[in-house]
Amino acid sequence: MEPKAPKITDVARLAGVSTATVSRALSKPESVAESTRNTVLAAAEKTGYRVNLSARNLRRQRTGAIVILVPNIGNPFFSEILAGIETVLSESDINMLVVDTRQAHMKPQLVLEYLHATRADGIIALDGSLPDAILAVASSGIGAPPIIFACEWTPGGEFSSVRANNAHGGELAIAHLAGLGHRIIGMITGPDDNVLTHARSKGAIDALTEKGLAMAPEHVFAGDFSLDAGARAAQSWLELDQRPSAVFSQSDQMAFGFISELARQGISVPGDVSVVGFDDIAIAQCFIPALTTIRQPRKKLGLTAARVLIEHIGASSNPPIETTILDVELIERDSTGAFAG
Amino acid sequence: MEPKAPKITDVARLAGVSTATVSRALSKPESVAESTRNTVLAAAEKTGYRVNLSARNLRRQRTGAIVILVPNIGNPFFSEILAGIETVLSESDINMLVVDTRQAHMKPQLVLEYLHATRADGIIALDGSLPDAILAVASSGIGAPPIIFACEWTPGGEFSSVRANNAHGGELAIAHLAGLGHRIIGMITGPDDNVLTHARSKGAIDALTEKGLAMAPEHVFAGDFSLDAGARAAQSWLELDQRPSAVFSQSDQMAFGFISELARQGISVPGDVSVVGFDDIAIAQCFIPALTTIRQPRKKLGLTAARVLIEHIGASSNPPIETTILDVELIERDSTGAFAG
DNA sequence: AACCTTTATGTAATCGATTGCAGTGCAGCA
DNA sequence: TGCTGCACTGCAATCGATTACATAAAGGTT
Repeated sequence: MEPKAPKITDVARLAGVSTATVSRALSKPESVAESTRNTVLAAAEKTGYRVNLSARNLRRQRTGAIVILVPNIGNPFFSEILAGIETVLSESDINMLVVDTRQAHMKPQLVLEYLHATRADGIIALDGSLPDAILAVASSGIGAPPIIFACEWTPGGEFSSVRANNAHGGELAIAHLAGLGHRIIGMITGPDDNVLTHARSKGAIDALTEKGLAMAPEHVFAGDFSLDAGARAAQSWLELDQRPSAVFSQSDQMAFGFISELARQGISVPGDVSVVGFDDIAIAQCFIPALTTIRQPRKKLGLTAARVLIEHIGASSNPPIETTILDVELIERDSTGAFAG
Repeated sequence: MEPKAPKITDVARLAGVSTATVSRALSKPESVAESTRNTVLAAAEKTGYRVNLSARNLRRQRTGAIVILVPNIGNPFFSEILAGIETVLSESDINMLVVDTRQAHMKPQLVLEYLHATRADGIIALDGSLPDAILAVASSGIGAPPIIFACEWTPGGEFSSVRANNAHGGELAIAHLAGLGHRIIGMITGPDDNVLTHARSKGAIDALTEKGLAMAPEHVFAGDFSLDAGARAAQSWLELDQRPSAVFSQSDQMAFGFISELARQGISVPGDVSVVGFDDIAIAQCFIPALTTIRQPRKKLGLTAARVLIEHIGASSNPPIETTILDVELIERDSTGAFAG
């Protein structure tokens, strides 16, 4: 009447062998005689047996899961990275435990829970700005599960990371605009304390310097990667006496907000101002005008991070810190045009 | 030398009590004398003890996780729903295990793994088109964990679900367009076998009928909710002799693809054709033109689904099938205008 | 034939926390 | 004083699978 979940002893009884043999037949098939194996598999099939993961994990001293720390799950930018991670994990029978760190910045205790080995065998952090207290614990000692940063990273460089060549992206953006004849170029940045902001800004400034150009402080609009920040930058741009004829936006979202707000005020892109984005999210090619942008290999970021982490988990000793940098590329579309005097 | 993770016996020894008392002090504090409790908590703090979840789950016969079946993690539409789910779960110390079902449609076996009670205490499916074989198992019997559909649902109605009032959304879209004077109205649909497609189409057709209008078969463009599908619909629209002066796109993404492709061909929105979308994703208000659309409460969908599921998990008996329908609303922006003759 | 390998399987300890049951001590009450 | 009841706490079984070690059988060697 009560259809309880069959356990390994049920299979063993039906197959007429010991539980040890059943366990082996299922996880190390080659260590068991073929005839026995067939009997066991048939019995397992017949009973509908599934291994109890809590029991297995307890015995094996692992959790079978890795946690992904995402700054904001609602942000579509991260979803493609998650997809990449998932692709790799689904082949390794490791589960993906997604945690949003937004409220966590309020409550470091809560995130700390997730960093302990009892929760996960490893961690992928998409959030470079985790509180120091958390990082200290994460990096402390042998018991802690391996952690790897994807996309963002920590300034100190104490952790392995997989990231895009952000500085080069900044260079490409500027080189493109300068190549079109623009001399006064503005920039919409990410948050002040963000490593991506720094890297992209540095690349941009370096490229300008190399061409003998500079960027006036009032042409740098402080943003935070969001649509709103782009719209705010547009307001600032409108109020300038000397307006840049081109703007490098450090995220596509901000570029959309920027262009959209300008359009509302009758300013056209690329007619009145050229705009380069960063990320190449899906909608970029359907925006009007289609957005010229720096493509980040987001899926590959996820794939690579997951692969590296799995390797680290497998390694017996403390693996070395490993930094992987992926190439970016400029995708030229319709939001940039030649400087028109 | 080897800093092994402290276990409950370590805490017990340090506090001078039994493991039973430690366990109780931590999980049912009121069942233990105050002085003892303090001693135990101090000892736990001192050793840095964290409960081993595999052991607890094994003993308690649960997994502490629920799985979310997402058709495509990379699709930003789902991310807000995930955010809603996460918000609720983070308060319940239940983990969120995200699984992409794309490759799963190839391999039902793989998804089946996740539906078993050994993996999760419950399931939220954002994918209404799971293979029947899977659903059969999921609904079969007492051992199976509760499952609830969010956003999409199954035609048979054998499962609880939380969804938006899609039919009403279709009605609102058509009413809006008809109110602007449009008489020949087209529609870009989702996949043929999708419940959302059916509901939205039905609402649209009903609203037309009520106004004495009809929709010609050649004005129905078969899509799949993607950007590309919208672009394809634009091609079809261009080839028509009699072109609809307004189009209801069953997703914002398709609306973007549609408008973008039309723009490329010199057709303007809303000048030459009005467009209403569905979803109100973030970018809709920044698109040019800003998109008139039907807003779905995506975050609330996630919140509600998670709450209902948690309730079901808590319930001892088989809970009744429960359908929650959330309101949608029309957000009027710039992609629709009065019929101009 | 005696002995050593190799292969296949079983026995039983183990992972770490939870919890039913039993015991202890103390207060209240007749 | 003796008894009952209550509040705490401890003992030990238990969750289900894995695996080190022991055992047994079969094959090979001299």
